[in-house]
Amino acid sequence: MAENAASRRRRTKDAEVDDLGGCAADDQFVVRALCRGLRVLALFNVDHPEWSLNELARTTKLHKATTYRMTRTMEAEGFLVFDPDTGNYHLGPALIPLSYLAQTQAELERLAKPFLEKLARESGETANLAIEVEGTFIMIASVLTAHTFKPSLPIGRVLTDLNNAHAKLAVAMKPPAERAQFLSRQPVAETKYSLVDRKQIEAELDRVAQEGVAYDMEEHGLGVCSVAAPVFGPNGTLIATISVVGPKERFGPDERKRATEHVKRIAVELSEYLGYRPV
Amino acid sequence: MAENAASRRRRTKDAEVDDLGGCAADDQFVVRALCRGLRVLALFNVDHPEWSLNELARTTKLHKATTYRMTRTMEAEGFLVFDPDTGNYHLGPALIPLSYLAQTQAELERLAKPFLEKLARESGETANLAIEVEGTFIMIASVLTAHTFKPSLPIGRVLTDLNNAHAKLAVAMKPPAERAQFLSRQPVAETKYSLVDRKQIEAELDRVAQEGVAYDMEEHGLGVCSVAAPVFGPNGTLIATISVVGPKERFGPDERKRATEHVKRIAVELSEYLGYRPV
DNA sequence: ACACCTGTTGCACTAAGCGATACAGAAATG
DNA sequence: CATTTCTGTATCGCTTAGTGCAACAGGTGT
Repeated sequence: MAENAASRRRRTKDAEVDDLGGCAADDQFVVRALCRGLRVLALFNVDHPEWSLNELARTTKLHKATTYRMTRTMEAEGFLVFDPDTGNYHLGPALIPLSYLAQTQAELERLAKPFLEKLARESGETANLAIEVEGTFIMIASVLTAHTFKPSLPIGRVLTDLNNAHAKLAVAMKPPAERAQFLSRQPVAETKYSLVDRKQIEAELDRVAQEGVAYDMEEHGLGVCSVAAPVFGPNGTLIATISVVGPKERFGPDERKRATEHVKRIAVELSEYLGYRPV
Repeated sequence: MAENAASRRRRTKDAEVDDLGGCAADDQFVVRALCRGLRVLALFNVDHPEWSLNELARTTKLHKATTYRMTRTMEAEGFLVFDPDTGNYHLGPALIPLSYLAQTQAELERLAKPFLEKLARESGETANLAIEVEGTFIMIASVLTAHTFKPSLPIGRVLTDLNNAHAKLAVAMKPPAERAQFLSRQPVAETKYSLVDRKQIEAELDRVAQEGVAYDMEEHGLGVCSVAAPVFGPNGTLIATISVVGPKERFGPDERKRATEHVKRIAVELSEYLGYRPV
């Protein structure tokens, strides 16, 4: 099944809008009309959920008549809905099923995979991705490397305490009320390095929130260290955390600094790939 | 702003796929290429999250070469991603921002509004829509009618107990564990008709779950009755509940039966509009 | 009354998208 | 191991289908 398709270009991110009618993104194998229509559609987001015809035409630099046909087509297909009261277009029902799929764990994992691979490759350590679901943190993807010392955290592993970089990071970024809720749980001392003092933990979370990076220095398991950075969604909410895990032997000050830079950079790249636009 | 656009067709649901290449859904103002592309895109959903080129071509009855160009275009625009390992296409990152928007309260409200209006018109009573958020039920849309007796439940009103049709319905459809969690809350007797006996409540919920309709016979407020029916999303999960509210004078056996039929029918229509496909 | 917004059409030109056909590599067939 | 049959990819004329222009219609504001 892989066939010669395996030789397919795995696009990085070149894609920069070329103003004039041309849509020849990278191949000549693009159908212009579809391309233009999709560009119109892609303008809709939480920050700008409704558009008038002229707005669309103006910002896409397409002819008004052309844009009109696009919107009518998308309307006919249920991708857009025209609101006669306001004269604006909104997303239509056809996008609901797609949105349910897009927000699936599996889809996030798929989209994130290449970035995890890159992270693992560049850092030389295991890369992980975790999401929060109802107050717990679940490892949903992991990419190992050549010198993986041990399988660290298995996929599907549920993290309920704060002895790991993923949970620390996510909890640190929450509003005070929710953070307090987490802190009300009894801390578990998994290793002798685990933080148990409430004050100490709070200080650590403050540091994490400020720096935007969380560390796990053998707090979850002896000899195991990690760094985690946040992945944001289109509306700026935290949708996942990614980390690099390694043995303490390869987590000295210098290596730790390098790992931190790697994780942070990839987290930003992934966030942007997923539609996050920093303010 | 409303202008002549106000005279725009408010489509009902005619849209039936016309097999042959033609995409002339209802106007001549459709761009065929875009239309076809969207139809390809719309095939992706939770039940069938990945498609191969030939699958797409086959089920859309488009030429393989055409489909190829479509997928390549959508890939270039980030709407699809080709996985070289499996040889299948998946949804791409461009859909993430859209999906975040599509799952907004505001968008649901927009899409549901016409249905609520229809429900209010046909039943002659006030129509409401509520969603659940973290264990409570919030009224997010309401359409009044000529003989609205009083403003019933205001928009934004939070319902925490089971003395209303929305909460009853939603709780009744939950798995036993979650239902039990709700039942552990102390019941509040808002009126003399409120159910307070645990056994009685359970029996009522069982009935609701079986019939797929919940009633509120003056349990929340004296003289106020209502019927609620469930709205399902693409993956079959409950995403909202809609209801009809009226004074007890207009809620005799016959009227109640008619109202029930109205609510149920509109609930089904809205569910299907939102992508729910009944098994 | 005007100018200036909207969204909506009709029409003629031509490039853009189409389908047939062919090809390469992988996998399943025997 | 040859055969068949999948898969995705590429080429190339034909003609249709999509485009841009320019005009139109109804609303708003001044």
